[in-house]
Amino acid sequence: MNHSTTDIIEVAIPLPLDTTFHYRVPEGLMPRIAPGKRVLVPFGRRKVTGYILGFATGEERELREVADVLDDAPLFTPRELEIYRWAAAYYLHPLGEVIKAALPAGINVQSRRGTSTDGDAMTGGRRVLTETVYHPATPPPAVEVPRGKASSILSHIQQEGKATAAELRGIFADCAPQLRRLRELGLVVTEEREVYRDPFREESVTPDAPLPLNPGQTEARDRIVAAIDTGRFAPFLLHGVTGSGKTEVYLQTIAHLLDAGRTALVLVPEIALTPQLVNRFRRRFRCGIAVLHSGLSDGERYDEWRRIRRGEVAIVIGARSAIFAPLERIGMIVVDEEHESSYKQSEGFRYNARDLALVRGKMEKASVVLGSATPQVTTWHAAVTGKLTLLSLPERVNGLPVPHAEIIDARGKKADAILPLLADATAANLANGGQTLVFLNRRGFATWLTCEECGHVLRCPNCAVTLTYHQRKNRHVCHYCDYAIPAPSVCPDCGSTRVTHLGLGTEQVEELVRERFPEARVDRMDRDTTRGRGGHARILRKVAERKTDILIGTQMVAKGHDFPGITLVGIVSVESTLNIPDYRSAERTYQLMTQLMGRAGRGEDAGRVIIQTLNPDHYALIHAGTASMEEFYTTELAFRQETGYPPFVHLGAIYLTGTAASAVEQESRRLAGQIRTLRREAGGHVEILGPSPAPLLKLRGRYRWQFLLKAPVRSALHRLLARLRRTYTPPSGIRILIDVDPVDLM
DNA sequence: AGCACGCCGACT
DNA sequence: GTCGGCGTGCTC
Repeated sequence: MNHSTTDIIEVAIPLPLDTTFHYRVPEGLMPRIAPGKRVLVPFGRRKVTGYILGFATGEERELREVADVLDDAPLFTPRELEIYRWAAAYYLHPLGEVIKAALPAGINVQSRRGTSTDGDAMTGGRRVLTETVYHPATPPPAVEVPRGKASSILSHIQQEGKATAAELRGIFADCAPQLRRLRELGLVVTEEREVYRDPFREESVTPDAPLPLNPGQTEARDRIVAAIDTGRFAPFLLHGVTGSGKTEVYLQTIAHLLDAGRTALVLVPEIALTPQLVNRFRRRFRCGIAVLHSGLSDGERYDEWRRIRRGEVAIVIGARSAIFAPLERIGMIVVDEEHESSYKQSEGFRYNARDLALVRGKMEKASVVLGSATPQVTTWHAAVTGKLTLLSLPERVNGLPVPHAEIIDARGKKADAILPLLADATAANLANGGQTLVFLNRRGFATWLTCEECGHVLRCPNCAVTLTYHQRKNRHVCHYCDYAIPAPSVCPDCGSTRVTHLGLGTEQVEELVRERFPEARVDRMDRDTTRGRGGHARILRKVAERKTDILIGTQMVAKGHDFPGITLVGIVSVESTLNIPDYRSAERTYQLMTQLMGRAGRGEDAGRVIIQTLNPDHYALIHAGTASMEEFYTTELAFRQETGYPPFVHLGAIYLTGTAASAVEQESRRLAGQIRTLRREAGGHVEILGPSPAPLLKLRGRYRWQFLLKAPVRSALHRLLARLRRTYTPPSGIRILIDVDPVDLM
């Protein structure tokens, strides 16, 4: 027995402060103190919520006292604190804010200055919902039973043994007065029971059984199962083309680990994808399943979180923040579609759930399965160098081959949105009763200027992105920095007068398609047409019911949804993805093309894919088009090695932001000096790529100056960034953001 | 992040 | 003479 704990606790506070704080615990609160609970503590003139990290000793200074303990039970375990600490140190973010981000939203209380805090603050956070359950009194008191409705209600309760207020309301409609009467007479007794808001409770599902596996799936399942049985950390890349049955591998692996008394955490990139997947899990498993994503209300999310905390679920499915789910005995973490950029949080606490999955998996001695048809280039590299075990699912479960794409050279062609080959294919497909998917990556009417003679594309001199034509102003505008020039009539590069607008938006293409195929039923799916609840579902349902012949869409048609009747995919333009000045633009293009090709021919034939492009020789298109996956990764890795980009170097980003352009620019010079000094101290192994791609970007009304740092080893770069965080304080009005692990460099 | 302290311009 | 601008400094 150890009674040597002190009355001093260490507390993390969710404010942008890099230190933790110490408080004295008054004797009366001492029994309630435990690491993982929240406390209300005086902080300057106000009171704030803090998180108890543990006990501390030997503090010289006079300490202030804890005002209250806000929880009856700890919110996080020592093991969870370990991952919070790791994330705080790695992402250079205050521990208190990391903990706040890891816990369900809205449980924190803060008071203004002064001492009074209302009752809500004391109980801490979201309301726990309860329902009233009525039981018959045993033995029944010797009173006269009321007649009429009250009598029928009483006999119902006696018959059932118990009934909730909601059930009784369902049968007897308004029955509150009768129930009150019965209770007053002592004929029924009541009990308050906690209920969870369950977003899926109402839907019933029909159970299913494990599907037969093909040899690839069997091997993948067996190797993951074997790894789980060793009880050690084991990371995998599960590489499988669209339709190769990755989900079935997850399901059967999870079935195994549930039998062994362990649990599973499944991360998915998009909220829109969760219902489908959750239903598949609910059909298969009878254990508790919790769902965590940003589409839930704070109350629902809090309830799901409490079910996990109490050990009532064995499977958690959720978006990136679910990596912090309070699940214990984790046997496997799945990161589905691991290449998706939505795993990266790019505001506030900038973490990457895909990377944290590997860290948490290591801490929990779990298997981590990164699943993707088009993994990140860095992930692929990790797999081929043996840091991850590569598991491949080469075949589609329906046995159909992945189609090859026909690439059409659009250079020098009439500035026609849809070239004859694609138009003819569409007409033929329409005549055969097939559905056609027309993809282009630009909404609205926006276009850009290109020269038909030399292929020159009008770009922003600062940002290198293509300028967008705004018809009303007759100017070309940069969407990043607001640079604008009047529309030129000759090519600024070669002087040719054959300049033309290319890169039509979805709206224009829709118009063109309707003109060209007046008999076809045409629909459009982009951010404009899917706005609001159910927008997605409405369009997808029409496609599934074959009420749409031609679907025109952006990015979002490439992700996740099954379009079983699509037999032709026409890619009208890939240029906007290819032209993004980011070292990952080839990777992104390859991923997008591959996903789109996976959309074709899931029905009765293998389908046809046509890509029309100004870059017919680009390796990302050629390798995607011929499904030579390994060749793409090999080519891309060679290119990365040559140009010095990840995985061969590590990157970090530092952003200065402010509302005044001149102040940001001026401060960037001081910061550049500071970085150079730190770089010398660090031994010069960190290269400053300088502001890239643009010196000064304007984003949502704020100016941003961006430095990109490059280093051959991560530790040198991380050391520099950590020192910068400690030593550099920006002047007022300017904020500094450090991204240890930048994914989006734009 | 708040919230205070602190030192300079237009008002009862 | 004060009210209030936001610069800078601190919070166990």
